[in-house]
Amino acid sequence: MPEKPLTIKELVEQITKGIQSKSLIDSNGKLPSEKELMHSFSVSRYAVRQALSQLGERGTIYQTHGVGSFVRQDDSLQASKLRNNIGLRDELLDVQLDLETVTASQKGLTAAEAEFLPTNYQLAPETPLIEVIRYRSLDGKPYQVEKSYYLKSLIQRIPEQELFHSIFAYVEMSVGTKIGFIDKVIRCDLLEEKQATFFGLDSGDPALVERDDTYLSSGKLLAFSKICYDYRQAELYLSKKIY
Amino acid sequence: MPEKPLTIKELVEQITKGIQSKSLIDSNGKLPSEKELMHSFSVSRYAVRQALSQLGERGTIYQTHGVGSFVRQDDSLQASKLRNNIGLRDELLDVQLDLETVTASQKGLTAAEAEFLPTNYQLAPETPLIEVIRYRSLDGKPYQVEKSYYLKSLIQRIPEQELFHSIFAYVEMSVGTKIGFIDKVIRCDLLEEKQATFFGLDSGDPALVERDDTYLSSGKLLAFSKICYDYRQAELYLSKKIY
DNA sequence: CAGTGGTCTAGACCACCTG
DNA sequence: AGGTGGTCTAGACCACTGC
Repeated sequence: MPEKPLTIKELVEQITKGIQSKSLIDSNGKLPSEKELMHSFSVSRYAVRQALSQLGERGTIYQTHGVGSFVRQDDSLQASKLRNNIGLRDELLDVQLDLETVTASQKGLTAAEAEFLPTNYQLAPETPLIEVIRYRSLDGKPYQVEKSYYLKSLIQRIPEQELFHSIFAYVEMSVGTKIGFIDKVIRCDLLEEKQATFFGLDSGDPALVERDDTYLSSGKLLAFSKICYDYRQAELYLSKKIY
Repeated sequence: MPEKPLTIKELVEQITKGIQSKSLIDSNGKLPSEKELMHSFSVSRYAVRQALSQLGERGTIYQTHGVGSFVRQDDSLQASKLRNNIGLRDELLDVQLDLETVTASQKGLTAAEAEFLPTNYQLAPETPLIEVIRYRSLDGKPYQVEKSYYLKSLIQRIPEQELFHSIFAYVEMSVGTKIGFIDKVIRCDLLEEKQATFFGLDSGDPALVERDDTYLSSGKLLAFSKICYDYRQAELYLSKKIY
């Protein structure tokens, strides 16, 4: 009885599991060759290469021409880091985080009343938005303050309980479209009063600030946000492949 | 007489040029379909998709299923930003930067004497390194202080004049291997005396700090560095595709 | 419905590294 | 020389979007 072939997404999951359980790698962190992966998962080389390419973009593995595919990073060192604060889907599952929303509130307003606007996108002043403010702790310690604006044209209201979970996951389900890409601008700034007291710091102390613009895969802007981190705890980690 | 077909890399360049000159896009920023690109560049669909995929990773374009490929971002807004401080190859050419090295020095030492070590890599204490310190200005204003350690096993010495240009480009040429990926850790810290005076700030003021570990495409560690930015000027921009 | 991008197959040849 | 990943071809069918 022929099995239904794995999709590329499932293949990525399978390989990731095999890496985590070390069942797929040898003692040097070497993965099987593409040919072997084709046969053991019963997929085409195209599927294998797409999957390995995605794992490469994530920084999970790298491939060396004429040699093979290798796993990167010692998990022991990575475990304590915020590997990629995307906050959605599989990537967050790699590292178990205890990111808890302590306080959350929402209200409606227009773009003209927003504290900031998208970095790279023209928005009419009368555009209706939902403003969400969340105070969040990591492992019980105050960690970030997030202010986000969602386009009301895409999401009319956010159920209260969802404010304490992944809003993106809720929106993806609700509008039936996946998130396609996120533009990030990272800078360093001075803390304001409110955030400072939450972190137990003084206003004027440094803060790591991240501005995100989140787009659906259709190219439509979904939300834009500003996340302010306790600079003593926050480290943004990313891996970049060079072509 | 048949032309030699374009490589994927050349195709990426051609499409990028066509986008910049606006000769390849319509008034809505829409690119030709993959089929049309195949014919106009005389390449296979595979090559077209690889090229568009790389442009997608860079955040230059996005593709929407059933609709088409579109260019992202208004150049006008991007021009003033540090789009991606990779410091090598084509990406830096997108944005014209006047990043000038003001002071540079190098000396040899061992890993045990280094101020910091790679984030994600075990290095024997006796490993010989070259330490490079550079003070750099952007458009004439003090902008960053960089301290880098290069593995002496890969690069014996760096000619003085190269210190004022792209060291990575020199190393790539010298060892004949390309850079494969860079791990980055970004955080916010307090300025030390030396950097502070260069920026015209006080010690204890905030600083945006970037730790880079640079690997060759063979997976070998090439260098690790710490870049300290004037927080009033620096913004790190990145675009992240979600799968 | 037609046209788009997304997935997939089954090959082929090339470029690179190691023994 | 043999095995690896990198490039490439020429198809096929599916899934999605828009009219």
